[in-house]
Amino acid sequence: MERHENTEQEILRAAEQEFLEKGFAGAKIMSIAQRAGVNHAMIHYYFRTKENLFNRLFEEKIRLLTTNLYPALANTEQPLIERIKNTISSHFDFIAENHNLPRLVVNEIISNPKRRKIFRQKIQFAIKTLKPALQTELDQLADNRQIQHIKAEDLILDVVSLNLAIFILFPLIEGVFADDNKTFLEHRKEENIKVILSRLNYKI
Amino acid sequence: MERHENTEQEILRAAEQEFLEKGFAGAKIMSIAQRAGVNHAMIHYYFRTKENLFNRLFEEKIRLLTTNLYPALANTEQPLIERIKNTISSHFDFIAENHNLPRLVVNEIISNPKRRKIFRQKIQFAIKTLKPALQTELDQLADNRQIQHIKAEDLILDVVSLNLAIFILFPLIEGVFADDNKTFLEHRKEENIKVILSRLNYKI
DNA sequence: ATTATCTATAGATCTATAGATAATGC
DNA sequence: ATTATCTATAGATCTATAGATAATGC
Repeated sequence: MERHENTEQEILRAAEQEFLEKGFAGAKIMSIAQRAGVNHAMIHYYFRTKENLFNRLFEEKIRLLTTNLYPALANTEQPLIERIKNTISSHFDFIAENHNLPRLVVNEIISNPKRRKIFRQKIQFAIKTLKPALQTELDQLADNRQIQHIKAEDLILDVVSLNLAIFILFPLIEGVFADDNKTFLEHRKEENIKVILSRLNYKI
Repeated sequence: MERHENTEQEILRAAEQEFLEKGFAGAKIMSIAQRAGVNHAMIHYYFRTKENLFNRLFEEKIRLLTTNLYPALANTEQPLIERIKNTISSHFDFIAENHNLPRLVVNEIISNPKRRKIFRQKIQFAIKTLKPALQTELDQLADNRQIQHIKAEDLILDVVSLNLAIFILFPLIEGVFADDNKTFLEHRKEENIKVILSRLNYKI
């Protein structure tokens, strides 16, 4: 009988890998057990069901996703343009560190109406917290002819779209546009910032 | 014994729906048979295996995806900016009509190395056909100070990212930003065009 | 005679649990 | 005594096929 210091943590770590790679349906209890180096019965002992284990991890990840956009934007000591730059950059870096997460979230939310409902409420809340102050600032700059007028939600969607898509596309285009992946992604991060600043019509 | 005029076509139609909704692993032979209104043994009779059936449909879809970007761009009678506008618009409309396709392609290509290799070759070929002429035109306009300098591959990725992401995000944000989905998507299409033209620094 | 459809079932794969066994803490 | 681990197995779900049966075309 093999004894681990922390079987529960090992299972969580292994399950996170497995679910991110293969999604809920594709992930197998046996495979998670193997990755964790424990008997598969242990997974049921600690988490009862596959769904329990998944939800535990999924909710934590959703929390990260929905709270990640504001911090860089909220630091009102810098001018808005600087904060937008930083937000794009840190959002890009966050997705880079969790490059399988967007695909997992989209897939599982589509195939599970309960998860979809919860997620949409969180998004709705995040937008409601973010939008009014941002829109006020954007309108102010637009009135001063410093930027072009834009709706806050369009700006948010433009940023999220550009940052998200490159990582969703990455497995399909890896090696097509550049030999070195790291250089390629760094370049794309700069390009995304450039695109957004151009949209705002801000002259660098 | 129920007799259909075209069992094979019914199966293909039903399988396309099922695979697009649930992916390869999530799709079930029994469920496809039910949608098609045929006995499940018929699916094996006509296509032998689930994988055969899937590949048949998948390859056709990939062909559509990789050939969809150029036609609007190739019509050299119009000025480049007009053609770029039209390309963004028709690319957007194509994804709108096949809104589940990008997710399916990404998922299946990630989980299947053989498909990944084939797909990457097709992308590589499509880019090679598209890029040189486009880059020449872009450089020309940039030299005339009509647009800002940009690499052809960055322009392509910007367009594809913006158009793709909104449909991948759609199930997550449906109803969050607007009540009417059709109006919302029309608005986003215009926004995407505006973003790209701003990036090119083209004054409308 | 050939082609299409149906029934029944084999066999693989997975999740989950019962019950036995070993380790740990008091 | 309680907690953790393992073995064995039930039971559900799926793909695939063999073999019987019905319809169609010559």
